[in-house]
Amino acid sequence: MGRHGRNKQDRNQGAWSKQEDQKLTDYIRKHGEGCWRSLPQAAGLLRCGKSCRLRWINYLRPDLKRGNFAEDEEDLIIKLHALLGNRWSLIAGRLPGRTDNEVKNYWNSHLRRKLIKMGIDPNNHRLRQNLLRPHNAQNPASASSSSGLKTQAIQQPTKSHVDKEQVSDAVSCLEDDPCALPDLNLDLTVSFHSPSTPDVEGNPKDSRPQLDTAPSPTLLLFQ
DNA sequence: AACTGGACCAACCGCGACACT
DNA sequence: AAGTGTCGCGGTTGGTCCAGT
Repeated sequence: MGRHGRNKQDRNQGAWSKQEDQKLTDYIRKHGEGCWRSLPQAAGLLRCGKSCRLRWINYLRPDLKRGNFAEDEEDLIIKLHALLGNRWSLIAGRLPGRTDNEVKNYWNSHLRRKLIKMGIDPNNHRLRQNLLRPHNAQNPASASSSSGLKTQAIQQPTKSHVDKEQVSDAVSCLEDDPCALPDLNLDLTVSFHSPSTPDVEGNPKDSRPQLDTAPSPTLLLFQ
């Protein structure tokens, strides 16, 4: 199992008990987050640090919102996903009180299906051509009108080709616009670096393998 | 009432990147 | 510069719940 291998004999696994939650919460309240490696022993937990971190971030953190996603949150996730791809932590970062895991699960269980139902490919947020009726095939932007949603064409970024500065700037534009929510009449036009442009932050996550083959397709977003 | 399949969600796993030595 | 430890992220899995039959 490699570096993260666990010894199942002396490690709890599976669902967390209330006592474990309490121990973890108490410890973090006292000592703060961080040092996940040594936390379990210090807190008296038979878990690996990774598991503790996950439990805290996804479930125990006091600022978590929990509960159903609001419609504007849904819309924002869809837009951000179109912008960022499966970069759940970045998307969750724009949704106060939501975790990447929560957003990811919600996407996979609700939003993906929703888009598919609407005839939109959830991977690239484009209308699936085979679902277009002949009369609107030339004007894809009108194809989703049956859902009551309008579509908007923007430049589709390639996955992993969005550095945090750009994301921040782009999304900040959304937030700066007082009209952006709840109507979410958002203009997500973003400029992207050319491949030769160095990353502003040198952020490692942004140097992941890139899907540069996408020829800046038209992207469909809801309004 | 019992069974079944799908949906949902918490948790786990593997990998990549950074920090430190 | 190379090796090692730690952390964070995204993908996947498995258990539970619930609606439909």
